[in-house]
Amino acid sequence: MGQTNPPFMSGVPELLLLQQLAQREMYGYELVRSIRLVTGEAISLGEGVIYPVLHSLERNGALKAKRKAVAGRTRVYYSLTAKGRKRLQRLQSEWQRIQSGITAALESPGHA
Amino acid sequence: MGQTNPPFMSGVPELLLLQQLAQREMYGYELVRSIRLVTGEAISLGEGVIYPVLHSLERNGALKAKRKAVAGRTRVYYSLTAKGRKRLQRLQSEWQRIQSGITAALESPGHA
DNA sequence: AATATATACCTATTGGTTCAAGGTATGTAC
DNA sequence: GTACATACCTTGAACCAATAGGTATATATT
Repeated sequence: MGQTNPPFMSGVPELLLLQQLAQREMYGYELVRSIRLVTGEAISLGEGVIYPVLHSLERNGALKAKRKAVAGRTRVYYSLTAKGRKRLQRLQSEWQRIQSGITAALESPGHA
Repeated sequence: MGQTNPPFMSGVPELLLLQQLAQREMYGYELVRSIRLVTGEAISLGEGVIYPVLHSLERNGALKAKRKAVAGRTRVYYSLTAKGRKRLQRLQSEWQRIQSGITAALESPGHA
């Protein structure tokens, strides 16, 4: 009954995160800075967003985690699985779709 | 205290709506179809989204409403005020900013 | 004449995402 | 030894949008 679809623009944090991990394995704290960087400060996702997404993606089998001790500190490195790569592709094309839709709407005849 | 910023991608429904009304005055039910059309079906906002946004924008002075009776039925036509046009511009550049940020992240070195 | 569908307005409730804030712990710089 | 950066994590609230419902009139269908 009360079954609600996710808002049409959700999943962008997940998209950015997967995209970063597609480049190379990274750990959570690193992702926070990395995403802020590659988006040119346009998007800044806090740890409160990153960590839960990482955990849920791992539970889902889209990511695999690997603990590494570096300088006496523990880091959890994440990398994509095959499932994760597929998920990234799906999110990419979804984003492409809505991004194009909005662009079309903004360009329409508004420039007159 | 518990002051939370709006989610970074919100306000897109409002943006699309204002953009449509910048072309010509329209009524709510019309906007629902119009937005679905101009976005190439990519985005479909229901009446439950449109009407509340219209009302809040009117309360805010960004829109002005005008009732018209057409074929025995009442329509409420909305058009932009100066404040609404300013708001549209702000939302446009905000969108541009995050859109560019995401594009940059997706293009970054991912093409290797 | 009755029923269904499209127009046209509206609201309340849910539900999912994100945000801010805090909480722990170790290493390094002053 | 105090402060700051690193590195992990969770809880709570806030917010937006999606579904679903609710009213009413006109038109098309049977």
